[in-house]
Amino acid sequence: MKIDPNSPADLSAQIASAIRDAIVSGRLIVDERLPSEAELSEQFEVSRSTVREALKRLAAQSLIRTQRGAFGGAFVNRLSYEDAHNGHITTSTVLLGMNNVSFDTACEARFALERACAHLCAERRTADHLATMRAEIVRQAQPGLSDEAFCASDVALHRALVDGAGNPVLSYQLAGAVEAMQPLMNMITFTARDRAEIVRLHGRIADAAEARDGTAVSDALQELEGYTKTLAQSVFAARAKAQSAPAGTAR
Amino acid sequence: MKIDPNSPADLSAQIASAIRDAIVSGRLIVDERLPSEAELSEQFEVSRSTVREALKRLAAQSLIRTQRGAFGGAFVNRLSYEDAHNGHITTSTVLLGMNNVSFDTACEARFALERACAHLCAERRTADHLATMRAEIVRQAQPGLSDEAFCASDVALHRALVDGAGNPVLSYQLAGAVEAMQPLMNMITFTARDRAEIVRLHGRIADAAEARDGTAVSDALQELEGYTKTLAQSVFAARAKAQSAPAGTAR
DNA sequence: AGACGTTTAATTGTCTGACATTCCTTGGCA
DNA sequence: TGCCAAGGAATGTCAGACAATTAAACGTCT
Repeated sequence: MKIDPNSPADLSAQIASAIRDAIVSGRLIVDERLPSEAELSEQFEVSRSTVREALKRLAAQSLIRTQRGAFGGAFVNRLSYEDAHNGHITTSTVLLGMNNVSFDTACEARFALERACAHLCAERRTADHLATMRAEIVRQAQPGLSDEAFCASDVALHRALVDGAGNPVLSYQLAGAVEAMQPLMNMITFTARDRAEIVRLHGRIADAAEARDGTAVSDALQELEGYTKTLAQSVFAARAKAQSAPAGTAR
Repeated sequence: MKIDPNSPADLSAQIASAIRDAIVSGRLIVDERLPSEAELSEQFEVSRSTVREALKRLAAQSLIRTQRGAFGGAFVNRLSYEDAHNGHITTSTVLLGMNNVSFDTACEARFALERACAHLCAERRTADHLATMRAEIVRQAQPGLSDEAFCASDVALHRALVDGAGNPVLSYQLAGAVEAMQPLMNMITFTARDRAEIVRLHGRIADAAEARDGTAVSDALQELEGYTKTLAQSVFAARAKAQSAPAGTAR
């Protein structure tokens, strides 16, 4: 592993890149201990601070973990589904927030992905998954629920649907998409009438999952997508109208 | 933004976390300049090195970029689809490589996700997307192609299919899944007979996309998934047999 | 006045050396 | 044997210095 001191790129970035390649390609295996910071600084012929900055970059990606004390050091980290999942949510959230992604585009992507596991979920869901979905539906029908709590429950329900497919790789990919949509959903105020319709469609999803009818799950999701889009449209339209109305009508 | 010097967590991790929260929640907006390292070290009451380690963590996630010189500093970075995409591929690749994910599980997830954009692609694909797919199919039929090049072309074709859905959020999510599968696919040696069958199925996908028949695209993907799985199974079985055979037969 | 080079100041990148903190190992002692 | 203290190795943090870079401000010449 070599670096180029004359490259315009930061030395710490180059070092991080070199070590990252070694991890991704499998030359460094899980739980293997990297050389100590002092040894690395000798190998790369840089100071210890530079090595440390490189290691922090890798730690930020959960590729290594560090341990203090004797026989401590930096170890190649086994990337857990949970870590990958959390990173994915952060990235997706920032991506949606920063790139003026329209509600429709995000919504379309989210439901397209979710339908991808409709059939698998219908086939493999356990009683547990179904119970979770039913419980969230009951919660969503309670009148006093705040919009945030309603959205959180919505996420939990869809999460159960995704997990029901019994494929952790799929769960990792999808849960990121579903949860990253939450900030956008939180921007919508749900009237009692809206909630009743959503709960009804959630009920259809649960019924279809119970009956192990994948196509019905998919169809219900499709309808939910349509309803969510029109709902968002009307909320945004109403908000735009309030904006242009005389001052004093705004809160 | 405050940190706790008595927490067991590293100060640099706490600082990175605080700034990350500010970015994700929108309190820091795109292209906004963070205080200089010297100012941050005053605000948080830590040394400049500690601040730098925190900033490197954020840079590793493409959340900030730094610029040297007068009026330089750290700026909130607009996360591009490309950056997000590359990070996603790295994470997915490591995740699959480190967690003993079976070929079947990864394959199932990949095709389930890809089918999610079958209908959208059929509806929206441009002549360009179709041309890319056809070109890759021609390439795949060439006899001299190495296994690596064959797999790369495979990725390019599926990438075109995904992009054909015309939803950048979907592309970001899916391309990660498709490309992360490549190392697993690369482990398979494709015989001429296998390739012919794959090329045939790719042709069916392209035909269906050309006819704007989403269901046909989905069906062809389903068949491709089945074939890929049985192919992998036979390759792995043959390899296991070679393993247990007397030494000398292995390369 | 305008074009063009020079200086200057601000900022990140790197290095050095020191000390604090953590934690496993080792060895002594009851 | 069991417990406790010392040692040592590693990361975490700090302070201060210098190098490299860059854009703005300034001067000078035409």
